[in-house]
Order: sequence, then structure tokens, then C-alpha cells
Amino acid sequence: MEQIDDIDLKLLNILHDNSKYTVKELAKMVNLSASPVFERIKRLENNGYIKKYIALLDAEKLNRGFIVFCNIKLKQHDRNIGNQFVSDIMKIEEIVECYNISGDYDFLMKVSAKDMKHYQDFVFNKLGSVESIGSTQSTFVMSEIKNLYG
Amino acid sequence: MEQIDDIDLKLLNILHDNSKYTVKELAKMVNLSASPVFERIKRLENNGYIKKYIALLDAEKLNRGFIVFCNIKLKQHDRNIGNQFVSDIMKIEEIVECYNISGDYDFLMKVSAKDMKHYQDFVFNKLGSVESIGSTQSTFVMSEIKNLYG
DNA sequence: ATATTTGAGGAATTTTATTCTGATTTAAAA
DNA sequence: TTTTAAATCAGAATAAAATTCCTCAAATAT
Repeated sequence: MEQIDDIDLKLLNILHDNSKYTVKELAKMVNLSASPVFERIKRLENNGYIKKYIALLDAEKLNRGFIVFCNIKLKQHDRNIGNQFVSDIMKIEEIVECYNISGDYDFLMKVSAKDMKHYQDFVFNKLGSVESIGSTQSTFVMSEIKNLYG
Repeated sequence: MEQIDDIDLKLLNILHDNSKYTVKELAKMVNLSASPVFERIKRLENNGYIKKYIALLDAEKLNRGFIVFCNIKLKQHDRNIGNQFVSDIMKIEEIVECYNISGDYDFLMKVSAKDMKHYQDFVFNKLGSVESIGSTQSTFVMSEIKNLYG
């Protein structure tokens, strides 16, 4: 595995916050010319340090500003139930993140809905039809304080 | 507030997953020529539907693959304590997300560390010096199942 | 001390973004 | 239904950026 230096790290941090800088602009920020910066970025992409480039959208404008963290317990803890659960939640668009966790619950999901009404509908109709789920517990987000990806 | 149509929505969904497509490629995907697609994207940016463009990095490679959800209770619930807490957590790099939530705890934070040792150091030395915190409860991520941003 | 490798700078080239023009469609008004 | 105005489109032209290529200097190994 190749090593990265301080300049690579600086480029990664800049691009993580804003990937629209031109190579020329980045070059100025790290005190190099365009071509080495271009090559460094390509190397970071090819070596997997940069996974992808995405656009961040305004959840509120797209009617997805109501955020809920939903804890899940499975009915049983065998492999089939677990695989079925994973397969089911992958298809549900309101679930934007899902983690297998330690503690009282098995999974923690971040759910993105338009409002409480939409969330209620999501719990009844979408989660309600996932057979593997034993119980759920919802924690509502009142405000977002910090988000390095938002 | 301007309305967006199905083509705008399709562009947003594509760019949310991969912002590196060229305008020409996007044009082919939505059956338009380059110029209207270019104009649509500029309009979506200017109207705030697209907030920013970022690079997603590999947490594991950057020694940040150990994820913990950390629940926080404040000592007291007055405005000064709350503001102090927000101001403090903003400066701590391991905290990548933080939400004010309903329920037993006041805040839910997503923490990104190298490993358990690093997390322990984070809890003792960084959270430990945040005066406003009353108690914490850690939930460890064993595996990431789904992440539309990752 | 010399050869080899690595990484830099700058020019040249290719590709892409961006602008502009005119045609067509759509929506509203008469 | 016809007319008018406003959007929206396609395609060409231009500007800017990405990408490649070559040469050179510095660091490292022989």
C-alpha cells in the first residue's frame, strides 16, 4: 500500500469539503503547479483514497427534511432473518443509512421523510411489511448541529 | 419558489450518486442536448437544490473506520450550557455529525475514530474536557449495511 | 561519484464547460 | 381558434479546463 504525504492529505481535506475547485486553484493552495496536483489526485482516486464524487442536495427542498433515527430489533438472530432484513431495507428509499450495532438493538437506521405524517406512513406501511423486524424505537431529530457531509 | 420537473429530479438523483458525469453524458441520459442540461444544473445550483459537490473518502484508509454513535446528556438545560456544548463539539474533529434529539438523551453524535483505543482516548480527553456534558452512552457500529452517502 | 528513480514545471493537446443564436414549443391572452 | 409572449431546445462557436507529454532537477540507491 502506497503512502500519502502531507500534500495529499491537504488535497483530500479540500476535496472532501468542495470538489469543484479546478486543478489550477488546488495547485495554488498547495504551492505546486497543475500537473503534479493532477497526478496526485488521479493517484488518490486509483488507490481508493477518493471513493467517488457526489452532489449534496437540499433535503428540505426535496421534501426530505424530517430526520429520524430508528432502532430495530430482529425477531430472531439467525442468518436467514438477518439476510432478509438487509435485503428488504436496501429497497426502502426513506432509509438513507443503516448500521449493525452493539447494545440493546440490532440495527440503527437514519430515516429521511417529508414530515411526521410521511414518517408514520413509512413505519406502518414500509417497516410494517418487513417480516424480520421484531420491534422499533424512534428518536426524532429536532435540529442538526453538525454534519461534515452536509 | 421555482418548480422542478421530472428531468430536474432525474439529474439530481444522478448527480447525488456521481457528480463526475460530463454534461454531454447527462444529456444523453435524459434525452436532451448539452445546453439545456447545463442550464438546468446551473439553475438547480442557484436555487439551492444542489448545495455543494464533495469527494467521498475511504474512512478505513484514512484511519477513521471505527464508527461509534455517542448519546449525550447535558448537565443542565439552559441556553448557556447548550451554546457552550455546541461550540465545543464543533472543534472536535472526530465528531462528524451531531443532532439535537428527542428522548432520554439530548444529543446524538456520530464519531469516527481509528480504533477502540483512539475512541477511548477521544472519550477521556476530548469529551472529558467538555464541561457541559453530564453523561454519555456509546453504541458501537459493527458493520455498515447501507449508506446513500458512502 | 555516478546511475536511477521520482516528482516537478511548462508547453501542447484534447476534452469539457460555457455562451450565443435561431428555431420550436408551450402557455396565455385575445 | 388565433395570436403573442415566454420558455426551452438544438447546434455551432468560444473559452476554459483537464490531460498528456517532454524535459529537468532533486533525491536515493549503487
